[in-house]
Amino acid sequence: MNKETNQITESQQKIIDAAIAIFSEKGYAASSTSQIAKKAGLAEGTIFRYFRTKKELLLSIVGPYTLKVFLPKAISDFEKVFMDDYDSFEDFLRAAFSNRIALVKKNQAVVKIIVQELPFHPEIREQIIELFGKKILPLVETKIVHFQQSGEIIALPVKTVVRLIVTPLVGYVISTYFLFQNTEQNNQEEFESTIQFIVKGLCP
Amino acid sequence: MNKETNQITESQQKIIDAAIAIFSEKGYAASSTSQIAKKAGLAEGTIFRYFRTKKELLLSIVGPYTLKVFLPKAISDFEKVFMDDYDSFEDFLRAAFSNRIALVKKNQAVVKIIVQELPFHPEIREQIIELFGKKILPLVETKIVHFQQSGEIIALPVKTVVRLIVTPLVGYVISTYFLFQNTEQNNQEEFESTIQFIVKGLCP
Amino acid sequence: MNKETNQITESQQKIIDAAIAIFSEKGYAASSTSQIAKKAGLAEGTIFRYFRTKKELLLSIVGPYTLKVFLPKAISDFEKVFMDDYDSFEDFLRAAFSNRIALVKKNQAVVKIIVQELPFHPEIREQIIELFGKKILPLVETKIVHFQQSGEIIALPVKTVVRLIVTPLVGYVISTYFLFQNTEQNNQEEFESTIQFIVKGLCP
Amino acid sequence: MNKETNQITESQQKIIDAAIAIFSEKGYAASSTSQIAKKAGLAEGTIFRYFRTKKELLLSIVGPYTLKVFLPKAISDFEKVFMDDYDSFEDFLRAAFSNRIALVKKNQAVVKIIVQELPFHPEIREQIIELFGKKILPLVETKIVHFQQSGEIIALPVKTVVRLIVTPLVGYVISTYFLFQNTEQNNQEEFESTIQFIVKGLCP
DNA sequence: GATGAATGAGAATTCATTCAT
DNA sequence: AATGAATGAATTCTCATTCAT
Repeated sequence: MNKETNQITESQQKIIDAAIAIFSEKGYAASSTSQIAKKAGLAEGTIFRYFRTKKELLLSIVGPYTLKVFLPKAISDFEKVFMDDYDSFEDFLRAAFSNRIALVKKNQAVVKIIVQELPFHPEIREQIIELFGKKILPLVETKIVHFQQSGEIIALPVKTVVRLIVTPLVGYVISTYFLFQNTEQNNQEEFESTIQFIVKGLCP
Repeated sequence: MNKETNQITESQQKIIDAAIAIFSEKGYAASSTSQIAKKAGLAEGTIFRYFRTKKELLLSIVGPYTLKVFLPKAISDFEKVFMDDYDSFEDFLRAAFSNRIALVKKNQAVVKIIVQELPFHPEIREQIIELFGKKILPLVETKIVHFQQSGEIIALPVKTVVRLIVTPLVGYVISTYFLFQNTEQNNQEEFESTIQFIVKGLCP
Repeated sequence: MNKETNQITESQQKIIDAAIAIFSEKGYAASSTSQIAKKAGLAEGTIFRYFRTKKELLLSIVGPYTLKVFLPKAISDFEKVFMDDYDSFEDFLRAAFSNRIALVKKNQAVVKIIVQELPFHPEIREQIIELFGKKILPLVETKIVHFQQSGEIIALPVKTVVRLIVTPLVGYVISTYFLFQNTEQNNQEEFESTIQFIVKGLCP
Repeated sequence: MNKETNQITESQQKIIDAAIAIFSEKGYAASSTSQIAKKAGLAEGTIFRYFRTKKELLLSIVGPYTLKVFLPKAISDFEKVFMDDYDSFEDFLRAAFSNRIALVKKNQAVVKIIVQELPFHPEIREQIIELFGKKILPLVETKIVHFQQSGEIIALPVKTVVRLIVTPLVGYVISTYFLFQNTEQNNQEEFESTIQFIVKGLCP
């Protein structure tokens, strides 16, 4: 950190970028700090000036940095979506997820690291629970209850509804951005089909 | 392998069981062969009598062994489902997935290893593509086309339909068996909701 | 440790010998495990099969091993001295210290390590306090009180007497065995002078 | 050094003070220059503006600096003692050591460093031999010979007498200032006992 | 004068793998 | 078949030292 600006040094950024690339390619445990240093174009010792341990480097990627510095705009965008009054559940879905997906696309590598390391690092789990469980989930649940009361969607337990909404979209993202390389138009069609599928699946 | 019988030795089985437990807990790269030997109650060197390298041990779990020794019954069960003529798409879905889920449940650890190591080992990817892409997917696709022609489900691209069917079910399995510990009854209800959701989402 | 015999392996002994030589020459902190391995004629990794950390290697030299395996005979010899009834304080002193000194001489290197590392390792301090404070000192004090009551030595606080006895002898050992290389005869004369000095210094 | 005045800069003094504190606490080899810089409230690099290497910093503490800047008054005090004509050996001893001990007490940390590093650094040994062997020892020996000729103390080899005088006093200092925390009165009594012990031990 | 980022050699430690028994 | 001692390359991390600012 630069003392004056409390911002990230150029070197620090290089290290983080290199670490993201390598962690996401090989997995945290199979990545070595020497590979990261090489990719960052710095000496290995330099990494440890900024991150006391390899683990701290991992947590700086999936932890405070990502979730508080890189995500807040994302979150505020998301909150805006929830403030607006949408005419229909379908419109809401489209609005809520189209920018979410762009976000994931832009940060594929970080998302991949988070998903991959989640099972092995309680610290990451806590970060994610903190973020999703306490910040995003309540917003989503409120909205769902609203649509259930207006009779637009079926009266299942909220958690179930959330799951039924989220999983097809996650499946869409994985198949589109991680597994196959499709044309943009193709993706658009797939996205539409997925939205339609959810809406029909949840209508009363 | 025992040369005479071409079967698995007791020691070999101990090693594989220990490896499954440890790989699934810590991930392949973060597991050490000495931990495995310890858990198996064998000497460090013994592992290497049966598996030339640590990687070969991994591949024996997610590769031939699992997919040819442990899965064949599973596959034949599955094939039976596809032979039968079900009255409705809904009945088919229920039949096809209820035993699939039992399978996953019984082999949580192996499934976890496969999912976790998939991105890092081309060999595993090939195994899975071989199995799913060439054995299971064609079966599923045939059946889907059948239901599309009978007008029971919507006329989207087959791959899309497969995705829309599979992802909610995968989401169900993950949330039920990996994330939360629910009562059996609860699980049953969730499973039903998921089936209903898919059927409604795909009806024309 | 050899499981059967609970004894020290040949390799383990080589490591300990090499470590004693190098620790005593350069001091613990300035010694590297690679130097020790080299001197022991073993691979560096081998050290860590027997001693989980460098510190554990140090403690195995100055700790249980030395003080329970190597010293007990020494201690029992010492205790014998205290059981015997000596005619005079002077005879007692001579008997008590002549074999003590032989012991130090034989284990110069280990003694050097203990003295040098004492200030930096609480664990070593505890070992020494345990040994001297609880086993040897009480014996010595009893004997001193005995000679004070018989009027043979002056009635100072026991701790003070112990100090006045021990320090000239320690000084003798240091100057004789660590600082200067003298002839054996010379040493014998110096030892005699030291004993006489203590006896006269403590007579009433 | 300040070129003009050939005196020690404020920063330099801070570094030396910090180094004394840390070297004496952890030992030279186990101390890091960054800890010293931190304790001195200076940047890591600043140390190396004044001392080309870590070793040079050590030698500046136990070498010229201490022995020429901090000790000269001490030495001249000491020399004064030797100029004076004391009535008895006992008075001489008391006079010679009472201020010596005050000196050690005031510079516990430096003394501790010297004693601890003596075995590992020939340079320090040379400094000490230079100082004691060539400056102090001759003075002491002359005085001892004087008291031997006057028949006040026993006719042992001078080196032996020096050892018999010095070791109880060193033992007194160690036990009093390094091992145990006693009351000032207690210390005074112990000092007296030690002097008496030496005088009696050396009387013909 | 002072800084502190950067370095790279070297430290302790781990671990898959080999091999004599 | 099984062992487990031994290996040495690789890994994470430390630290004295340099140098541009």
